[in-house]
Amino acid sequence: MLKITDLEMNLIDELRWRGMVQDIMPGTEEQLQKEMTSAYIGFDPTADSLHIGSLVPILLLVHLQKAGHKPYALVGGATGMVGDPSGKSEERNLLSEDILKHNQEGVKKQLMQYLDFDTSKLNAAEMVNNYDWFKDFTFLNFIRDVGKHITVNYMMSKDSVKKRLEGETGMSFTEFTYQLVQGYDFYWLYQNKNCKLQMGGSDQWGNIVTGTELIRRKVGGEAFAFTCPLITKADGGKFGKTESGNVWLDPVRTTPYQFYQFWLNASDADAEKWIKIFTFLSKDAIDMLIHEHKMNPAARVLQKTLAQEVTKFVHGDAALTEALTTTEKLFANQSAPAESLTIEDLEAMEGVVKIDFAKDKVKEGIDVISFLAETAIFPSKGEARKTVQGGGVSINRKKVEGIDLKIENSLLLHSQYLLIQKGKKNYYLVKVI
RNA sequence: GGGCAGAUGGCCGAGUGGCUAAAGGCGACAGACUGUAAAUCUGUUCUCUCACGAGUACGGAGGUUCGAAUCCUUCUCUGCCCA
Repeated sequence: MLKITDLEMNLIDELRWRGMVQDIMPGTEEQLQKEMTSAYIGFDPTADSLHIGSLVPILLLVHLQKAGHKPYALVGGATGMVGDPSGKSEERNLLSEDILKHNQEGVKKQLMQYLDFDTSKLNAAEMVNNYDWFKDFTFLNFIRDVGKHITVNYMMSKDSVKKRLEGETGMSFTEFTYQLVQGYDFYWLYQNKNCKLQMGGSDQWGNIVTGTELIRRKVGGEAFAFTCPLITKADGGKFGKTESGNVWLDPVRTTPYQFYQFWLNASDADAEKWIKIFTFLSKDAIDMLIHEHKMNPAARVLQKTLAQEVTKFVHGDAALTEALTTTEKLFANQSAPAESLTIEDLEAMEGVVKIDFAKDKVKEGIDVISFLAETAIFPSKGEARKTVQGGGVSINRKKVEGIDLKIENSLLLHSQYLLIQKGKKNYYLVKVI
């Protein structure tokens, strides 16, 4: 494993070479040089777990803290009730209060893991919830105290608003108001926590600037901002999606093995960009890895290092080791017959989807299609049949040649297991009991 | 309040009475190639079914017709214009 950078770099320079600075407000760098600065990023509780899209803002806060500044993680209990129109082409559905509350707790718990909340430190991280200052703020007071300072003309010139006004879906007053709500967050933190900087994804730029504007007009204060580019894939696809959906930070939703696999499967172009953003490796270390990778791309050092570093950061050493072990078992000797895997090997495959199946059915023999459907590896017999006919299923590393195959005792590994592959990369371990 | 335009499969978008489970594109999944990349090529892509087939579907409801995504009525929603 490579050493973490110990270079004492200025935060913005550090983030710049990593490709993590998109827009920056004049004076931000000077402010960060001048004194310990409090900065915040908001996380909307749209689900009870964060996914890897939120990893970038988390990393921004971590970098900030490493550079000696004080991070605030804001959970959007209030903003989550409104819905951010940024980057959305359509009106969002409102979440119920119960769900929001539940989600806030989940998100909070996860954020706790990544930042240093040790209160004995001067720059200890803090968690705030904007619901706390919005819950007793009446509508009338809001439009008098906040709305009065910002013109509609100003609000309409924002990209997120403009796009929707030009588009054909329109926009509700609720979402239109969002930037004021978020803007007020910044103002509140500025006034109460001396928070002078807001960061976020580049889609947040408009909202953030409304905040600095509000601070300027209401109290003549100066606040700063910078944003990080949104993560993209070289092929234009959505970042953070796999066949099975979102990649979550919650190990129950996305196991560390699956998490590791996600990063390992990055394309060359993406790996080069992502390793700068998602790991703390130094510039020298990364340059070396990139060079090494170009010499011998087949070794995929970039992907491997990236996957290891991020998995370690998110799930810890133990989980990384398990992910590596499982990966090794499944992919290292792909040509080796499945019979060469020991019972221990099979049992130790943490993170692979494990399924129990009734012994009797195998004893009597069951056709593959029913088997694949009943184990829920495929949602229906129709799907199973289509994929099998297309050559997309292997059992014990042998391609299933036709739909007339019978699953029976003779196929079992160690008279108990079946290793099923859907496609090349999706493994399922079926245990007969 | 008045006028106009529109609503089609995950998305975009064609289709204006039977040949339409609905062209084409994108996305997604799978195969070949490879490095568990990328690019490319091939197949699949409403649901259920071993299959023959069955069911559901072109914003909602009703109607015309042997037969409707396509025609009529009405409702809902969206956009644009006028007040």
